[in-house]
Amino acid sequence: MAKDGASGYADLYESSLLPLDEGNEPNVYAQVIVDVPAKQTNRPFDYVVPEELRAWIGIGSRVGVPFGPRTLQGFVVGLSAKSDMAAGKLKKIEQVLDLVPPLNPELVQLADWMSRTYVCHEITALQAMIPGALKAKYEKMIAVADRPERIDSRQPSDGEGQTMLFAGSAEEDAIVAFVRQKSAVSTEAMLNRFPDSGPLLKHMLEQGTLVEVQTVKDRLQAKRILYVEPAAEAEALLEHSRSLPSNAKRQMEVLAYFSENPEPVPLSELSEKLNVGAGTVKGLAEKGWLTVREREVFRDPYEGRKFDRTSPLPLTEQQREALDPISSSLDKKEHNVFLLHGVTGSGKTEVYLQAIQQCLDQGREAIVLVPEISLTPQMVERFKGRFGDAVAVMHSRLSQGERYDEWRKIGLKRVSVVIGARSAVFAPFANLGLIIIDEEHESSYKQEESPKYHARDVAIQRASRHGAAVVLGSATPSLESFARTGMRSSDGAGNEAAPYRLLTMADRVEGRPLPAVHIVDLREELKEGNRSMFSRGLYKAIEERLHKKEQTVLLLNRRGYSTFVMCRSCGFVVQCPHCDISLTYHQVSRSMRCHYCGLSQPEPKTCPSCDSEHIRYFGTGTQRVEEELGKLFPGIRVIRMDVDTTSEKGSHERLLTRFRNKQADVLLGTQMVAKGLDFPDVTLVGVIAADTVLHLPDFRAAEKTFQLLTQVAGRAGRHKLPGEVFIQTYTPDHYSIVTASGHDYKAFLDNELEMRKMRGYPPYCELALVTFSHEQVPMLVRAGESFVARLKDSWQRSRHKTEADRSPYDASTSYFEVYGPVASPIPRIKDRYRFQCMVKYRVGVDVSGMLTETAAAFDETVRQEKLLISIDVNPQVLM
DNA sequence: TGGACCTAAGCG
DNA sequence: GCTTAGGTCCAT
Repeated sequence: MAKDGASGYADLYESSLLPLDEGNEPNVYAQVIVDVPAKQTNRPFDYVVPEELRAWIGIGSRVGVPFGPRTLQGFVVGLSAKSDMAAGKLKKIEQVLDLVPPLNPELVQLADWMSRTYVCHEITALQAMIPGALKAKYEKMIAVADRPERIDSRQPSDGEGQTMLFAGSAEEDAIVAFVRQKSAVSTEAMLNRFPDSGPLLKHMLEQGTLVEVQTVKDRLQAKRILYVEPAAEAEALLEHSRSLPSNAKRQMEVLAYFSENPEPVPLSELSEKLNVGAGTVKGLAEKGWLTVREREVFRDPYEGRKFDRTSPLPLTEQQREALDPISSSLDKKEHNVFLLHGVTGSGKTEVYLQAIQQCLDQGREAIVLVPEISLTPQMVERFKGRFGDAVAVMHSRLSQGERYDEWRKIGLKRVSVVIGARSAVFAPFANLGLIIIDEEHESSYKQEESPKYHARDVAIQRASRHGAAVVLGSATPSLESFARTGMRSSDGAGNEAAPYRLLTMADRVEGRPLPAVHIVDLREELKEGNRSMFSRGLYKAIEERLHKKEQTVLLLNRRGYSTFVMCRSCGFVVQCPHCDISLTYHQVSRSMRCHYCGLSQPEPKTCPSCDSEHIRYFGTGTQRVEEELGKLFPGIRVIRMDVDTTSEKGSHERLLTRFRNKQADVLLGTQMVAKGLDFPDVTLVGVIAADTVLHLPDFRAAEKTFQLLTQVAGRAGRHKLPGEVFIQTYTPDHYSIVTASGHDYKAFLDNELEMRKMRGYPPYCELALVTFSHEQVPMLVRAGESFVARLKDSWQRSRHKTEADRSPYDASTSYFEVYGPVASPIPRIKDRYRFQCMVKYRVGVDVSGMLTETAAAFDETVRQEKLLISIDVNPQVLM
C-alpha cells in the first residue's frame, strides 16, 4: 500500500468498502483473522462474502464466521476476487457485527506491523484496537436442524416408545414453527414462550430435530431511548384534540404541546415536562397521532457539564518558536517527530492546543495521549473548552458503555480530537494530522500485557503512514527520545540521522522562577536526634504554609516502601507461598495480599517462624504519614490520595476538587500527585523519601528518580506565589537528586548517558527480554540455555548476510549480546519458576523475526511440557 | 476385541 | 482455542 501523503488514507478508507481488483470482478472472498490467539491460527482464512452482505463488509469489518464446529468473531483483513482455496471448501461469512467497519485498512496494517514488531498474534493486536465492549461474546442459540426431513418422533424407531412420554406433539410442531420463524432463539426466550418445555427441548435436541448453534454477540449495545414525535401537522393534531372526550385532559395537553413543538422529544423528558404517564402517550400513539421510536444515543460522561469556551492565548516568544516548526510541518503535511522539551510550567499545553487548531483547520484529526493519572477534569476542561464537542475523551475510569460511545463518535465522524490514555493511539481516524504525546517519558505508555506495545512507537508508525506530525512533550524526556534528537550523536547514542527534532522551552511563562529546592540529608537529621519522618526544615515550612493559608503537596513514593509485615524479633517477612515476593498489608481489610496472584490471607497475630508477638506491618504508608501529620499539626486538614482512597469511580476528581477549593491544607499521595496538577495556592512541595526508587534493580532507576523529583517540584509556585521544595533523602549526593534540585536536565543527561554507555544500556543499544516459566527449574535451565544458544547461532548466520552491505569500519554493526538465562528478579509467580535472558542489540536492528523463529523451535516443548515463553521487545520493566 | 484415554492435526 | 480423528494401551 503506497503512502502518498495525507489524503491517502481517507481515500483508501472510502474505497475499502469493496474495492475492485483485477478486471472489475467483485471481491467475493474475504481474508479473515479469527479470534483464536494460537500459533496455528495466526494467519488469514478465506471466506465467501455472501451477496447480501457485500455492501456491508470492508477491510476492518468485524464478522462472525464458522470455524470448525463453532462460530467465531473475526476481522476482515483483506478482500479479493480470487481465492487459492477450492471454491467448494470455502464457508460463508455468517454475520457482520457493525454497520460501519470498526477498524480501517490503515489500522489493519498497523496490527500486522505490531504483531511482527512486538511478537504477538495478529488477533491480539487487532483486539487491542477496539474497546472492551466489542470483544466477542458467544451465545448458544437453538435452531431447527438443517436437513431435508426431520425424524418423526411420533413413530419411535428404537424399541421402547420412550418418545411417547411427550404426548404433546402439537407442542413440538409449535416449537419448530416458532424457532424456524425466528431462525434462532436463545434458551431463555424459548422458555419464556413455552414455559414448561424444558424436558421436551432436551429431547428434541437429542433427537436432532433442533440443534445448538453459536452466534457472536456484542457485550454491549448502543444505548437506545424512546423518542416521541407528532405523526401529523399541528392543525391536524388540534383537530384530533377536539375529537377527544372532555375528560381526556392529559391527552389534550400532549397534543397541544406537539402542535407547538413538533420536534421529537425523549419520552422521559416529555412525561416529566407535562407530568403525563407513558400510558397517555401510548394511547395517542395507538390512535396513530404520535409516533414513538427508539433512537440510539451516546452515553456522555460529561453530560450536562458546561465548558467555558476559551480562545487561543497570545504565545510567548519561546512558545512561538516551538510552534513554528510544528506548524510548518503540518502545512506541508509532512511526517515529522518533534521532541518538545519544556520545563514544568512553560506552557506546553497551549502549544498543543494551537497545533491541534491548525490541524483541525486543515480538515484533519488529532490524537492527544496523556498518562492515565494526569487525565484529570482540569485537563479535559482545557481541551473541551477550546474544541467543544469535537473532543472525545477516553480513559479507564469511564464505564465500558461510556468508553464505547466515545469511541463510536470517532467512527461516526462526530469528533475530530481524541484525548486519552495509551490505547487512544488506536482511535480509528482516517485522516490523522497530528499526534501529541504528553509526558512522553511516562512508563505507562508501554503496555505490559500482550501486545506489549509502546504507544510512542505505535504513534510514530501511524503518523508516518498519514503524513502526520508527532509531538512528544516532556519536562524530562526519556533518554531514548532525547538521544534521537541527535544531540549526542557524536558518541554514538541514537541514530546519526537524528529522526526527532528538538524544540526547547527553557523558561516558565511570565518569567515565573522555578521553585527553590532544598535537599535534606536524613542521616544528619537522625544524627541530631530527629527520628520523625519530617525533617526540621520541612516541618517549619509546612507550619509556615498553615499560617499563611497556602497549600502543600507531599509526595510519598510508595514503591519499595510498600507495607510488608515483618517480625521484629527474627526478621521474618510474610511471603506469598506461590510467588516469591512479600505479601502486601491492606489496612482496610486487615489482610495480607499477593500483588501477583491475588492470594489473600489474614494478618498473622504471631510470627509464623519464631512465635514472637512482635510482628507488625512496616513501611511508611500514606496512612502513617497522615497520622503523623495529625499529631504534629493538630487540626491540619489532609487529603490522602492513594490506591485506597481513589479506587471508587470519580473519587480521584472529587479529592482534587476539594483540594482546589482549599478545603484542605495538604495533599498527600503517591506518584499520582506528581503529575500535571496545577493549583495556584500550592507553594510548598515535600518529598518524604526521594531514594525509594533509586535503589530498585532497574537500569532506569536514576532516570525515574530524576523525572519524579522534577515533576513533583514543578507543582510548586506555578502562579503568582513563589514555590519552595524540600527533598528528603539518605543519598543527597546522588546525581539524580542533585541535578533535579537544580532543575538541570542537561547535567542529569550527561551523567546518565555516561553511565548507560559504560554499562551498555539504552539509548546505546536496544533490549529485548525473554522470560521462560515452568513448574520445574531444571526444565527452565535446559530450555533457557538451548534458547540462548539457538539465538546466538541465528544471529551469527544472519550477520553474514547483512555485513556485506555495511561499512566494515562500523564496529557496532555486529553488536549483539545475549545474557542469561538467569532467575528473574521475581523468581516464582503462581507456583511457576521464572528465568529470563536479555538481548542487547544495536539501535534500529530488527530482532523480532529472529526471536519469533527461535521461539518457534520450542513449540513442541511449549505444548508438551507446558513451558511458557514470553517476549518483550524494549521492555520498561525488567522483571 | 471393545472402550477409555491420549495426542497431534486441522480449522477456510 | 477447541474439536475430532486416529492411534495406543489395557481390561475383558
